[in-house]
Amino acid sequence: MKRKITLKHIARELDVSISTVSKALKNSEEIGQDTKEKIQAFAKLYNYRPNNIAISLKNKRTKNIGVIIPDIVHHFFTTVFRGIEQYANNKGYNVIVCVSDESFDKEVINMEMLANGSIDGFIMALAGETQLKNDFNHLKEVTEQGIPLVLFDRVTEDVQCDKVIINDEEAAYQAVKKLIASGRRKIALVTTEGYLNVSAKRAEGYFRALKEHHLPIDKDMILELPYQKDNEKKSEEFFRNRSIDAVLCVNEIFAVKCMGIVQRSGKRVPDDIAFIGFTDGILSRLSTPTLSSVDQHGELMGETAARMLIEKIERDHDQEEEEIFQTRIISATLVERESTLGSLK
Amino acid sequence: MKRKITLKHIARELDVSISTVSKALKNSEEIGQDTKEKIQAFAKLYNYRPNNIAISLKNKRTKNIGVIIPDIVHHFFTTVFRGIEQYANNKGYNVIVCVSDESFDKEVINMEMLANGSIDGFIMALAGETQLKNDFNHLKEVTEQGIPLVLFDRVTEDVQCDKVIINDEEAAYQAVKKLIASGRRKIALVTTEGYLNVSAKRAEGYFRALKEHHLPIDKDMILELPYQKDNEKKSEEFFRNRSIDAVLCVNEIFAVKCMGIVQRSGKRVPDDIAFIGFTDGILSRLSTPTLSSVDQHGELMGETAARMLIEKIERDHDQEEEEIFQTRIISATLVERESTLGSLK
DNA sequence: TTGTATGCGTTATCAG
DNA sequence: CTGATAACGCATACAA
Repeated sequence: MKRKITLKHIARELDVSISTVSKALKNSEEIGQDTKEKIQAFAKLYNYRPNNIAISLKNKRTKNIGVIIPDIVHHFFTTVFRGIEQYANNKGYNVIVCVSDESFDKEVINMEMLANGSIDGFIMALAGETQLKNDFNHLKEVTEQGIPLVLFDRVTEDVQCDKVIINDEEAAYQAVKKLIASGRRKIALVTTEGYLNVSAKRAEGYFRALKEHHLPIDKDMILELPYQKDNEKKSEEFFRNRSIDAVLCVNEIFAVKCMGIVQRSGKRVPDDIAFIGFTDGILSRLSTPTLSSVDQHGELMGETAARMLIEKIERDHDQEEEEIFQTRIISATLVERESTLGSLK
Repeated sequence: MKRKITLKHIARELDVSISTVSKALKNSEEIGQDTKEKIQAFAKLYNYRPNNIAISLKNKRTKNIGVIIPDIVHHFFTTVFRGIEQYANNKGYNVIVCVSDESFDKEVINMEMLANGSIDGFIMALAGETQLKNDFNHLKEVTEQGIPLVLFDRVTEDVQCDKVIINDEEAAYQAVKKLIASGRRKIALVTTEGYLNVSAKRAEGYFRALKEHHLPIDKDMILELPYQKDNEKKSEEFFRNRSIDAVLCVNEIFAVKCMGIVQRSGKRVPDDIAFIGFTDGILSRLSTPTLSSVDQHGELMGETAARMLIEKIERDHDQEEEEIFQTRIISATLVERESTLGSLK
């Protein structure tokens, strides 16, 4: 077992000082040609690599960024993560991921753990519980310490930092308009229980489109589903007892589940009912029929967040100018597939 | 902006030495009660937290583990990652993820980056390219340096280390037996192009079941699909020109795609053709019909890998006993759903 | 009971 | 051209 070699080993072996070795390996002009060559050759032979931890301690920069997301199995977050990871890696940063599991406590613990020197900045989407509690002190503490923070998707106005979101309201509005244009009039909304934040904005877009076309807004046409658990019965009951010709769902899972229920009850998609979901993932592409879906461009979102964060990290050290926080809005786009094909009647 | 406070700050402020502060905060018996209280109160007031980096440098342990996977958007890897993250976090470890993107070069670069002190051990699944190249020097270097390594799912016999895999051959065998027991005789296999390793083992199980029941093994009944790209035409052609009454697919994406193709061509699942896939993910649960699928227990796999790794990390430092490497085999289980309901004829 | 010195691996400054 | 020294933040063996 050949342990990692350090500057000290090289110095001792070659009978020079540590600082000479350090400089020689950086190809410093100060060092004589022959000494440099000798040292570089030795270093290469023993495959010397500087120790990241020591460099971090010295530079007070870790080249790590911390990502805290509510759930890694969720396709949207996975996609965002991919965007982050790719961009960050290109820039020489590594990514430490923590999953909050929608729990406030875990989010706090994870943040504190990472904030003590492990990372140069955070990218995160708030846990559901955090949004409910409306307690953002852990975020504020971090920013007050001067650690850059970028929020994406699940954001809050209570914290001053960079943000990346999509135009949820507008995207939902456009989706519903599309449904109306194809002759649908009885349009239901399937959303999350106690729908917050993102879901709420999508609901607003839904309402706006209905209003604009003088269609009635009926709370009875809104189905609220628990976030992670199954609730087939509630959904079945909903569709059984209502006359519905189109549905907007706040995610693709709800959409695909509801399409299944509706089809099993003998109705046809899109002939009898059209469906549009959010999150254009693998489910949308592979369901039968394929699902029209709002693409949230997760990868772009992640890349954008990473770019904003790294800019801030690398600027931070230069000058202490007035902090400017930006909110980037990414335009969602509707991907039309079979579930909205053709007009009604 | 209140910067992070250090032992030195506290020492200066309270006019004591750094080591006194250090000991006081560890509640050492050496320090006088009153000094301890004074120091602890001050530390709490200013929310002192030890710097992770400094501790890492001192202890030569980072409490980070590195995970390198080919793809984070793939459901199976995501699930494994979740198992790793949960277990590691419980044990006080953070997880740094790098995505190799199936590329040999990226895998090497990522490993080298992390191996220079950033992590205490690796968990990884080999990139497709790495398996093709059969070049594992980067893995060997790491293990030679004494960095613990656990491989999962995509493993190789060329590297001496801990491994976690599932009984792919047996699972495929059982799946095909089940198909045969329900009266199916013309059973196709859909696998990855140049099917390696995992896919190869599943193919072996498929062959074994056929042989055991004296069914013909026909290369023409095997469809090879590119890993990530679409190839609808090839699949359509395959199913159009063959008489098939059951299909085993090496992943759920292939299965769902093929079910779609078959259904669009007018055949019925499972009445005319039964389907079984691997990777029991969201697609299997939400496709129409729902897909019978081999559950690889990704989360358990991740947890197991993390447990093995952390055990090794924490033992490593004790004694220099003879290294023992284990291979844990996780039993896959077939989850039966609509796509295999009932017998043929 | 408290403080000093040393080291973890590296870099930067300054002296020789 | 080369080397000694200090510093990053912390822990600890050893003095006082």
